[in-house]
This record gives sequence, C-alpha cells and structure tokens, in this order.
Amino acid sequence: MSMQKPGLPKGMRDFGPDKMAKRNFIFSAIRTTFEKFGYQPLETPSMENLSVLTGKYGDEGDQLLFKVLNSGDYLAKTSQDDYDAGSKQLLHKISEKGLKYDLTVPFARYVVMNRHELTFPFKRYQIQPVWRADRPQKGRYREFYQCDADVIGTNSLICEMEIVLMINEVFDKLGIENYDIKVNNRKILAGITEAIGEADKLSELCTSIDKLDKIGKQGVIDELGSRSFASAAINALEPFLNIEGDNDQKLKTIKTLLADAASGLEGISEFEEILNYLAQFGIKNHHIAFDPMLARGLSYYTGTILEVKSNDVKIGSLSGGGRYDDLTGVFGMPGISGIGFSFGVDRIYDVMDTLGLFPEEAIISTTALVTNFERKTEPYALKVLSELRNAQIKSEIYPEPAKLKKQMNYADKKNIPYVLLVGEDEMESQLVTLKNMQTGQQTKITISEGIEILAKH
RNA sequence: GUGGUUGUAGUUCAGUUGGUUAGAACGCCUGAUUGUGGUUCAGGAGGUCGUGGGUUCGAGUCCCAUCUUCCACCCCA
Repeated sequence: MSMQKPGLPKGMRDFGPDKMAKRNFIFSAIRTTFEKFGYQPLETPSMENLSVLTGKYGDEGDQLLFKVLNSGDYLAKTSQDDYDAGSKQLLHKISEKGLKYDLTVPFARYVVMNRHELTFPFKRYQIQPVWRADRPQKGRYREFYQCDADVIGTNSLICEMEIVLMINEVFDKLGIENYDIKVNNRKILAGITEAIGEADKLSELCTSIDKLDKIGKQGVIDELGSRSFASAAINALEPFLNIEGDNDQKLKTIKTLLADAASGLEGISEFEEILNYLAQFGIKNHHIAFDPMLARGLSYYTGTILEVKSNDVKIGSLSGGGRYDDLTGVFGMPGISGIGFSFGVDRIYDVMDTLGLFPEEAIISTTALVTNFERKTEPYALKVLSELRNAQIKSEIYPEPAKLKKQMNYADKKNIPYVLLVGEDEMESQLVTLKNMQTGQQTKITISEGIEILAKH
C-alpha cells in the first residue's frame, strides 16, 4: 500500500477543539437571540437543483457555484454534439445538482413550496454552511457558515427595529462594544439617482458607491464617469458624498437635497420611523449610524439596508441585511415583502480573537479530571466520577493507569482546572484529594465537599 | 476569471555563486522525580526539501508543469 500525504481541498478548513469551542460560543449567542425573538429554525439540504440556483446570483455567481456530477455513468446521456457545443451546453447533461451558494435562495424555494402550510408572517433562522468556488484569500473561504434570520410576509418596520435589537443583543452577549450599525434605504439611493437625473442607473450607482470606503470620493467619481454618468450628474452627486455629522444633521441635509425626489423622502421617513420605534422601546444607545452612502451589492434589496462595522478592528462587515419586495417572485409567488439579515461568524471570530473577548468558560471543556493510579483503585475512581457526573459536573477519568506526571500533564494541556487524585489512600479513607491546577493547592476532602466546590464552575 | 506571492521537522523559520551526512528555536517523547502539571537539567525521536518532469558529474538551490498558501483586482461573507 502506498502512503499518501493527506491534505484539504482549496479553501476548506478543519476546526479543532479550541476553535470549535470559540465558534460554538458565537453560534449559541446568535441562536438563542434568534429564538428569543420568535424565529424558528430551518435547515435545507446542502444540495439544490441547479435550476433553483442558477440565474439568481448573476453571471458571476453562476460561475462560483459548485456543481455535482450526476451519479453513475454521467457521460451516458451526452453526445459528441454536446461536447462540441462547449461546457455550458454540456453542463446540464452531466450535472443537475449544486451545493448551495447562500441560505436566502433555498429559503425562498422552501417558502414557495410550503406556502399553504406556513403561517405568515413567517420568521425563520438558518445556521448552515454554504459553498462558493471563489478564489480564497484571507477571511474568504470556499466553505463557510451563514447565520441568517428572515421574516417574510410583512412590510412592517417593526421588523427593522427588531433586527437592530437583535444585533445589539448578540454583540452585547459577545462583549463587542465599539461598533456601528450603518443604515440606509434603497429608496433614498433611488431618490439620489432621481435628484441627479440618472434615475435608470440605480444598480450602477450602488456598486460604485459601495466602494466609497475603499477607493474614496475621487475613486467613486472616476468610476461613475467610466460608467457613463453625465458630468452634471456627477457634480450633483458631490453634495451627497460630502454629507457629514450625527444622524440628525445628516438627515436634515439629505432632506433638503432630496426635497423633490418622492421615493427619497419615503426612504427617509421609513428610517425615521425605525428610530421612532427604537425610542418607544426605550433604546438609547442602539449604535445606529445613518449612512446615505451605504449601498450593499445585492440587487434584490428594495428598502432598508444595513451593515455592521467594528470600530476597533479593520475588517469587512460583521453583519448585514436588508428588505426585499420580491424574493419569491422568481419561483412564482410575487409581491411578498420580507427582510433578512445575517451574521458573519468568521469575521466576528477574528474581531473577538484580536480583542481577546472570548471568556474562559467558553474555552474550558472539562472541569475535573479523575486520576487513575492502578487497577485496584479503579472501582473507587469510577464511583467518584459517577457522582461528579450525577452532579452535572463536566468530568473525565484518565482511561488507563499511568504515571501521575503524565496525567497531570494531560490536565494541564487540556486546560482542566481541577484534578481529583484518587488512589489507595483516598480509597481507604473514602476521601478525594482535590487539586486546583491554577493555584497548585490541594486538600483532602469528602466527595460531596469536592462536588460543592466544583459545582461553582 | 486577471495579475502577483508562497511551500524545507508537529509549528515558526535558516540553508552562501548549484558541491560531503539539510540546521535552529519552540513543541513532542524518555529520564533526573515509582503519588503531583507549568520551571530547570540531561538524553532521544522526528524530513521522499509540496508533487511530477527537466538541466547538470552533482539540485533544497536553476528551468517547466501542477497543486497549495497568502495578497491585489472582479465579486462577496
């Protein structure tokens, strides 16, 4: 048998115990918050029919889909003609399924397929991996988790407010304090295109403006020029690029700039309504920063859009989302309004790691290790172990008699805070020796006294 | 998809114009210490130099291909 060196496919990762403990800490903060706000879990399969996936993410997105070959002899149905016609023609003969690219499209598919059983407004959350055949780089992988929550079937702005509340709650649980929830509205952006006389170029404006952080005002102006925006329009845009101040000042400025753009004013009043709701809820420090130049790439957004940025760590957005008017239209169920958002676990992880925000409880796996001296004392050690577990203390026994040094070392490496030494002396006296690994102190006490101390962890 | 970049021990990295047996630190294992981890000391194991070709008397070093890593675009989380 020949040896082979193991390796991972491009852009794929293992998560060892350390990383899993930290990731689960994040996942559980997100999950409990979603559930607290009345969102129900949904899981969809890792594969969807290609007909469901293609055409939903643009040409670029279609290229990034992982396609799965048909089972069996996948060339059986093909002919030389298909081959000559090129890969695009050949593709649908050899592949009918693909790995899902995001959670939103499968969600829309699910809603349409189950519309008669669902009660609307339907609120669901979904925490699952998705796959993209992208070229990987830092913070971008070919397999990554998305944590989405959507409510579909209502256009109430209470949903927007609740998203802000959930973001506040999750970041509060995680200990992230210095962040902004940037909020804008596609209607405001539409109003801007109206005001500058380029009403038919909303999506071009969005993709350029979205890069403002990266390429600066001049960069945006140059890019709009190359996208054939009239120079008068670009001049008219400048005052919008220069909007500054706190939320009230920005609102005041943009209101005068958009005085004649109906949809723009509508977007502004929607934003004000959200602030209003938050005030009624008694939330003062909601972290909202109105940003009329926030655009977001995704084309299906039609109303409120939002994005969360850390002010401590320079990294992409930690969370983002928006309102859409017609997510399910492509599957034959038009005119249903909804809003969704999602957390970027990998980026949140990076922020928490660099700021050292993971609490110790999130990292400790086992609270107590019971030592194993020799076969003769194993029954007593097992009795101790069983009592610890009955008291809900995370505990384990070293599975074989070994040198104490080795067992202590095991506890140390595994970050186990307490070791219970249970040997011949302890067995005879029916006691345990409890050692605190941080202080190095140890005492001989009864099992129930030991449990009392350990139960506090 | 475009243009770069990277790969040597478990990990981070040295390795001279191509020249004997490829090194270090940390980590790991054993012992000093037969019931005590982190510190110290002594010893030890561990490498098809990413993979496949090529040039050469000779390749970790040069050339080609391929995979991988990271970065900038495109796009996005």
